[in-house]
Amino acid sequence: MVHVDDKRQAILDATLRLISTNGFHGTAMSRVAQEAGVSTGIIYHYFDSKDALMHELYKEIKRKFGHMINESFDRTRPLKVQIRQILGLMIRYYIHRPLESAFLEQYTRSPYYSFEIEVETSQYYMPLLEGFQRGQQEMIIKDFPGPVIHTLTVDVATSLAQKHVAGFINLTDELIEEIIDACWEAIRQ
Amino acid sequence: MVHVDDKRQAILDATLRLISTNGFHGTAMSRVAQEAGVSTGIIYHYFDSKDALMHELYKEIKRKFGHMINESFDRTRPLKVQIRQILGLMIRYYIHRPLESAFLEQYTRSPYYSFEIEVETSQYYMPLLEGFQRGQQEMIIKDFPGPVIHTLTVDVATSLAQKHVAGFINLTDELIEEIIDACWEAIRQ
Amino acid sequence: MVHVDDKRQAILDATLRLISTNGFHGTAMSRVAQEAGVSTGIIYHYFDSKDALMHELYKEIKRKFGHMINESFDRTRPLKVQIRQILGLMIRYYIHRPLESAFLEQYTRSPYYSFEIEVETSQYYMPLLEGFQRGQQEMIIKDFPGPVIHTLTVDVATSLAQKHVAGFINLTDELIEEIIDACWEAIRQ
Amino acid sequence: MVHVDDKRQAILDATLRLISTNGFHGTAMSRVAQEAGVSTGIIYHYFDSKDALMHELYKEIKRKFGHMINESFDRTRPLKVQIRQILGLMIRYYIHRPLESAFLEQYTRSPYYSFEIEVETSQYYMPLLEGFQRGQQEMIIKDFPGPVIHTLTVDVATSLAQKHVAGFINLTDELIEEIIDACWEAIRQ
DNA sequence: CATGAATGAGCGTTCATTCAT
DNA sequence: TATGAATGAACGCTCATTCAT
Repeated sequence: MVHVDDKRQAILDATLRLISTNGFHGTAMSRVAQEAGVSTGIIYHYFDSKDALMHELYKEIKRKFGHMINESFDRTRPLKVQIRQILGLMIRYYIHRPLESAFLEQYTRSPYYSFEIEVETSQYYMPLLEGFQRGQQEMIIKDFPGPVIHTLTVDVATSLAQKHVAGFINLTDELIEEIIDACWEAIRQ
Repeated sequence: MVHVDDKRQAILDATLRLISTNGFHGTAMSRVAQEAGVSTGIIYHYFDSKDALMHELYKEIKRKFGHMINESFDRTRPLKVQIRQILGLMIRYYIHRPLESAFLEQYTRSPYYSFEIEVETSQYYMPLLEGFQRGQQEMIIKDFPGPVIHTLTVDVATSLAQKHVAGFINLTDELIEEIIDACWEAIRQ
Repeated sequence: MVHVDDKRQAILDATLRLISTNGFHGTAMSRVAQEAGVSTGIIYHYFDSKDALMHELYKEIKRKFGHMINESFDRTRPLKVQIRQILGLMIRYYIHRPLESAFLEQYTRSPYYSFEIEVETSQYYMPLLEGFQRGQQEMIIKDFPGPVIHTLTVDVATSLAQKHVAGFINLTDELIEEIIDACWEAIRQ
Repeated sequence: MVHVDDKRQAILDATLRLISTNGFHGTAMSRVAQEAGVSTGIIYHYFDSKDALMHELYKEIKRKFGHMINESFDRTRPLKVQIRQILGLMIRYYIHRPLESAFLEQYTRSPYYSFEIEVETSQYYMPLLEGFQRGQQEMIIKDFPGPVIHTLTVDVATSLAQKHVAGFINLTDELIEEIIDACWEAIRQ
């Protein structure tokens, strides 16, 4: 069983590595197999199709991200501090995970992405969403629809992480702090 | 000559329509030809390859966007007003051009996108970049690297336009004004 | 031993069910295993290959058919009556066994089928063949080569059974009797 | 245009040759292309899919057969003579076209075959069907449903042609005449 | 300039068969 | 005996690109 999960994980890892560099179209299943050190056929034992593999990978990344957020919450601090903390965690999380970041950027802008998949994965980072909602109830942050808040925070974080990785910018700790400030200013009331 | 440009433009238009719906991978050159009402072969008279066609389309969209920005600048107004104006123009521009918006989202997140292409196209919206730079010199907006400013403004605009088009949000005039405020708060000093 | 034969039989039964519906190509070994409630691997304990499985199934069906014929012979009746009896038995046998009938139709028309396999299986319905031969010796039926007689009787029976099963015709008892007459007229001297 | 049809025909011819020897499953599209002296891709320019290619081939064969029947009818002769003529024409036609015969045997017994395709192709040999119908109206041949008549004549003819080609029997002119007699006895009233 | 038939490498996927357990 | 994960060759099919016309 351990071995089984190992192989499944190896496929997901290989996919992540290849997609982030070559994109969906540029990543053949045979290359995934090669990179994962398995045969082509076995991928279809763990995943129904290439599409399903992509969906699973997306969910996996979202799940891990949500888990990190969930673990890092310091619920004893004031909400404002919490939200600023989250912003920082997000940006740093994705900066340190350039592959995940590149994948998300592509996936969420591709025809793969759908409302259904988003609803399904949103459970993974409920605490984050709830944090924003409580912020809105307490009139600390603006009364924007969820997707707008998402764009001004999560999307900004992944985008910047990508640009950092691609060498467009160099996100120093200092700069990150300033970006957190900027995001906070954008959404705070 | 006019006829030639017509055909070239028809190909670009057809590509835009198809890509925004089906993505790069989902858009065959033969489909582009069909949609444009031309033969497959002639596409290769106007464009070197599928990749080149994509690059040209990207440049075309950027050029038009830059032209619009350039035209809309009211240089007699204070810089702060100008910048807020630009933010509004951008968001509205992309909301009214869902196809272009969808294309940009995909293109700039794909392996097609490169530093070189960005440098090449940046000339088209120099006034926009110069506006930001002057804002930074006059210490009106934050001293962020260009790509960070870009993320907090242009990328936010295209992303929101996409979500609006996809039905995730409904960008009313009122909400757009509030988003302009938010972006301004993010970058202002 | 009983258990072993059970499993072997379960595999043959599952194969028959699947082939008659989906054809050779449409029937994967893994589906056979699933349908039979066994593992994929064990099939290769009982049968050398997919081809061998098909051959065995063919032989099995022929053997059972031959056994039925053998049992049903009323050797006290005149030969003419016997032969007409056989014709009726055959047609009714296959009508009531649409799966076997469908399999035979496909198998005997496919590249699987060979002279060798026919020689090997002909032993199973020797009484039938001998009945025809005696009929020829007694100049009751025509002096056709075996395969011609076979076509005019057995093949006609399986074909009609198939068409009945597929809904092309409705073989009532009355119609069956008339078809027996027809076949008899074809081969009788 | 001539060249186009040449290529289409070359593909159909190659398919016929390969299918009759190797069966549907044993005939890869790449082999068809090779045998026809064309590239793999071009097959899909003329036919939608492998299935479509098979259907077209079936229709082609039926059309030619129907054409031959149509040409050979001597409508001045008595119906009985006509029908016996037809039986002979059929058997001889298929004996001299072992490839077509082998293909038909496989096709009509495979999952490809459907009621719809039969209805569609039956137009090609209407004179044959009408001949049988008139025979029934004039009470010359038995009042069997169409498919039964078909089994006792057309199917018998293709089956025997196949057995002749496969070497199971040797259909001499004399034997063919006797088989025509047999078929006639089967269906005559 | 323009066509669209033609190419063939490469894709996603399947499946008969094997073998470590 | 029995399992089912694993293999990898082979399949049907697509499509960017070329080129004779």
